[in-house]
Amino acid sequence: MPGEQRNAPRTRREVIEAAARALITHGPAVSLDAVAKEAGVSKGGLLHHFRSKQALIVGLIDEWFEHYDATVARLLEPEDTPGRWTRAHIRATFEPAGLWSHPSVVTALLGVPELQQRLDVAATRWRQQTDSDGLHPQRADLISRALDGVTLADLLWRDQETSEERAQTRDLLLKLTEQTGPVV
Amino acid sequence: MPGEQRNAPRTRREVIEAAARALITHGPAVSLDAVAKEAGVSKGGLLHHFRSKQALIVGLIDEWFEHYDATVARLLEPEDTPGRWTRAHIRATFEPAGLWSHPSVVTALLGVPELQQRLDVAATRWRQQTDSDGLHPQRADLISRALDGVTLADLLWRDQETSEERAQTRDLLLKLTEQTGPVV
DNA sequence: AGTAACGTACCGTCCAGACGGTCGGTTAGG
DNA sequence: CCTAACCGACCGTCTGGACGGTACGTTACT
Repeated sequence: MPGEQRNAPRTRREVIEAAARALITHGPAVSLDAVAKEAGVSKGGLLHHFRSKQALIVGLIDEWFEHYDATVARLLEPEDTPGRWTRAHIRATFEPAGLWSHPSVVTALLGVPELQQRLDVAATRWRQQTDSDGLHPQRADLISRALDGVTLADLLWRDQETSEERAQTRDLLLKLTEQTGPVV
Repeated sequence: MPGEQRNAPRTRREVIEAAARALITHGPAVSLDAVAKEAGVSKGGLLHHFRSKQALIVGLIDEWFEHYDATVARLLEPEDTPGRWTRAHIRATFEPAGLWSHPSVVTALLGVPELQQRLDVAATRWRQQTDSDGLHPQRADLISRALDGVTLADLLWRDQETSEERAQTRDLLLKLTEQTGPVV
């Protein structure tokens, strides 16, 4: 069975996903033991791929950013109209949340210093995408903040909101990208 | 010296503030020892006021909500005009951040299960305040999300934003409360 | 008023257990 | 046969919190 054979990148990915699952079930302070068990690998094997617990969490962070950027790219409209980057970010934010956007996972990520640097890099990239997007800066800023708020609400008030309310918020934000002047 | 004498509520408050300071300096996983030292109390004394580490964090959470609500009340306009509750929340969100809104502190709070319940209660209260505030629901929702986003940005991108940009965002949100129809 | 009795605030020590990480060994692949 | 993937036992450290004790404040009774 070829899938069972040794395969470093595959094992790496499986460990990362197992870490996310273990974080959700065991809380933000999971032991490496629990993660290893969840991944079907020994603790030594886990530490072969990630030299420390921090390294493992950083792996999770990188995976998360990769996934988000891929989602934005996938949702980008082909025609080059004003606000297309912003709209892609809006759609990406409202995509069904994966394993990553769970409170326990986020808590674990927050505990690691490297997060700040990755966030800065990502923020700069995202800002570049939306800055030359043809929207009024004030408008772009309002939408960005609202998107951050949606993300936070997903974390803090899960399932407090119906899918209709969600869709309404998304449509409002999308509509806001169809005008280019100042909001007020 | 009367201030030095035994005084349970005073000690309790001092321990809570010390916990916040210790969280900031020692990170989200401070030991009770460190908190006790910071508060100028023995570990045994600390555990007399808070029966467990969780109980201490819950104390922090309650203090935080109390403080926020007091701030909103302080910033409430006397005249009963449409959008006054929303404006108070906007001003409260943009108040200079205290000890509480530090990443390490928030990370610690996120780790405790009781947070969810307190958040639900607070969210309901805040929703009641803004629901009968005379603004169009869509408008109120947009502003709420943007405020959440500002809070998140404070945590993740501290000092990435100039005070002018901050003020502009605040003024935009305040202006949005001065119309009562739908946004688009 | 004096004091005994009692409850509460606070102290300092101790320990069981958990956890991160190391290391020598073993197996598979090229 | 050599390197990389992987195992599993082991160790040193740290921490939460239990516990037995002390000192202070307050009430009750004389």
